[in-house]
Amino acid sequence: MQAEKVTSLQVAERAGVSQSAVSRVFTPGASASSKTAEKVRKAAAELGYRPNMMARAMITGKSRIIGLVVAYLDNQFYPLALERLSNALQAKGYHILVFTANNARDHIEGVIADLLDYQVDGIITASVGMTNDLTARCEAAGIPVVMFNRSQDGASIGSVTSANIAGGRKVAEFLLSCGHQNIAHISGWEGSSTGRDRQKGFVDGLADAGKKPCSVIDGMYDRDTAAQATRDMMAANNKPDAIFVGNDHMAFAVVDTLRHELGLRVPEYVAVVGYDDVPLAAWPAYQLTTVRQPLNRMVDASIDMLLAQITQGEIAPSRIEFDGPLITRGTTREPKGTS
Amino acid sequence: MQAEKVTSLQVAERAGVSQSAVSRVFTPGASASSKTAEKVRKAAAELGYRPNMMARAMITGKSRIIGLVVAYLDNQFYPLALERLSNALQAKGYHILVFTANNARDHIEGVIADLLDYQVDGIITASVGMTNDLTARCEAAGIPVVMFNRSQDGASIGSVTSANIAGGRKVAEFLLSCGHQNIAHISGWEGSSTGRDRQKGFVDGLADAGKKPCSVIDGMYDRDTAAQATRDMMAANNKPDAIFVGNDHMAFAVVDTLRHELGLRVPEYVAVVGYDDVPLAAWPAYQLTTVRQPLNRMVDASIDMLLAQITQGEIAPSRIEFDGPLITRGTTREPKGTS
DNA sequence: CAATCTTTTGCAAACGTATGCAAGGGAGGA
DNA sequence: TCCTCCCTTGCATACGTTTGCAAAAGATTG
Repeated sequence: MQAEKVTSLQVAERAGVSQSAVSRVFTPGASASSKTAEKVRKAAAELGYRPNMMARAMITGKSRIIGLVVAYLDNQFYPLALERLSNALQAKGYHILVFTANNARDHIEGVIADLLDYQVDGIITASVGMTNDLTARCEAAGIPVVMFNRSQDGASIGSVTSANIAGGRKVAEFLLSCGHQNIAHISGWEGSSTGRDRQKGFVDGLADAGKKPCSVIDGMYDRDTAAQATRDMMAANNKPDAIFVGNDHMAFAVVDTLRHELGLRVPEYVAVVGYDDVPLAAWPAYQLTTVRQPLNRMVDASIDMLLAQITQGEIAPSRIEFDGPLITRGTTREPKGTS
Repeated sequence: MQAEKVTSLQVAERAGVSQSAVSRVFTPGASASSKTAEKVRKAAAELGYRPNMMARAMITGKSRIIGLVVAYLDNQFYPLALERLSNALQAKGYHILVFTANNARDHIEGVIADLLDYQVDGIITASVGMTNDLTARCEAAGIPVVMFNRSQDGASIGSVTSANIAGGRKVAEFLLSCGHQNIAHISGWEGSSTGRDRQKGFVDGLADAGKKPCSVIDGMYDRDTAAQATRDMMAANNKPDAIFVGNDHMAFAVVDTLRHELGLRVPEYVAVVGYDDVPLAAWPAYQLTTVRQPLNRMVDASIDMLLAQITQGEIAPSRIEFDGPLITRGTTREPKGTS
């Protein structure tokens, strides 16, 4: 608790130069002779000086902080995204300030307000919807926003997702090729673009074959809700022989419920397909067939887009989609042709 | 990109008061008459003013930012801790700045340096070891540190853990009571206090019954390492009939390997016990017997300790341990007496 | 060596807020 | 009515940096 702050002024005195000189030595683009640079670095090292980011942020207007708004971290996809985002940003000299938003609409409102206070250079939202009102506020404040794994219909806001419609369609085609007749869907939250798109692609895919899902229930991205949906579906008259689930997190609950609660064999009695391909999907206990979201590429694209807007003031936020392959594993049967 | 910053000065002009008045209205403890407060709030609302945290941080020296250093997020325990920490801190007006540290020693060094630049009010380290040198640097900078789920031997540094030694002992006693004869241990990383303590309690517990673990391998908190350890153990001459694994994350890999790769029944042929009780442990696919770490209480205690140090300058960082119960589930047999 | 150009350096003014100090104002008591 | 006390308010300064500007110092050329 003793040696409180050491300022650039103290370093300057010790090095026998002006405070500006010290500043310039620690500012990448500034001009300073190697002679003074050395003197300054020496003095700084002796005093243990490090530039104060807050003061720097205030004057430059750039905090090198990215606000990350995230709702739930129990879906393994998001912690991994967070980790990757943080690593990549850290490598570029940025850091992540976390804002947890428990998904109530007005709560998000408050979170964004908080966010603006911190002078963040940019915002990444993960697993959370933005109202057009909010994006407008951020735009007014001049803060770039990128939505990760969500997109927004009419908004002029950057977003990075996988090709969810195409993905949903892939699942439909695959399940049909396996010979399934009654295919149900436990969707991602229908309030989310991701949930809607996957559902749309899936329904379209079935429609192309002249079929319709035998049942569609909103699983709300929640284990319990998905489990209950599973029970309801299997208690109905026309039970599905395959279920496409809106993400892996729910799919695990579906598989668990089928196998351990209802005593039904997967995939023999019911096939299950998820979405995301989180690591857990590949673990032997599940071996979940699922559509892979290319996490690394999504993360890189998000960062590139955000940083482009920040550094080059580029005001052309685009909507990027990455195609993801269907990974077939043990929760589905072999396609008909293959034997 | 238009309406850039709106400052307290502009609000002051519009409200017809001084800039100080505006500041005082937005500063909780300051004195302002309800009359001016109202005028100011009105003007602020019209202009969309919000106090600039950076400027505030610079003058007060308090950023209301807590640095969180975290290594890996693939063990479900840490994302959950992060979520809880963020929620609780957010409720108290603090926020979390994330620093990912890929556990190389010198890398941590750099991370802490980064951390100090940001004038964080406090630091929480999760799943990462601190050298005494580092804690000294933080102390010199006057920044309180709390280690979450780790402790440090000789250091005068706050830490919050579960009672790992007692927990390890509980596991030993329980497995003995089930009648196991050859008990092995795949430990948490032996470079971590948590790993060492659990191992120590476990070995002590066995020793009290005059026994020794039939094998001990460091699992490094890593799935692959733990899986390989499992293979090695089951290929050895005296195979274990029970394995205590240093955390749940590895225990899942152990169970997977036993069941799906080696085709051995759990718990009939080998029993498995984990540590943490992450949500996944309770899922039907695993039903893992494990020692619960009381996450919520650990989080609350960490925050209380850190905030006490921050606000009251309390320089008595303590070492808090919470007892955690053994949760018996399906990866272990019934104790002998119970039938 | 003088003249020109380039680089380095110090000065001082910001950035947006909090806060000590002294002055102003209203309420209450005698 | 006057004095005292306390609550408000404005002024001015400080926080630790960056950066435009102009002067100084090197570097380059003929």
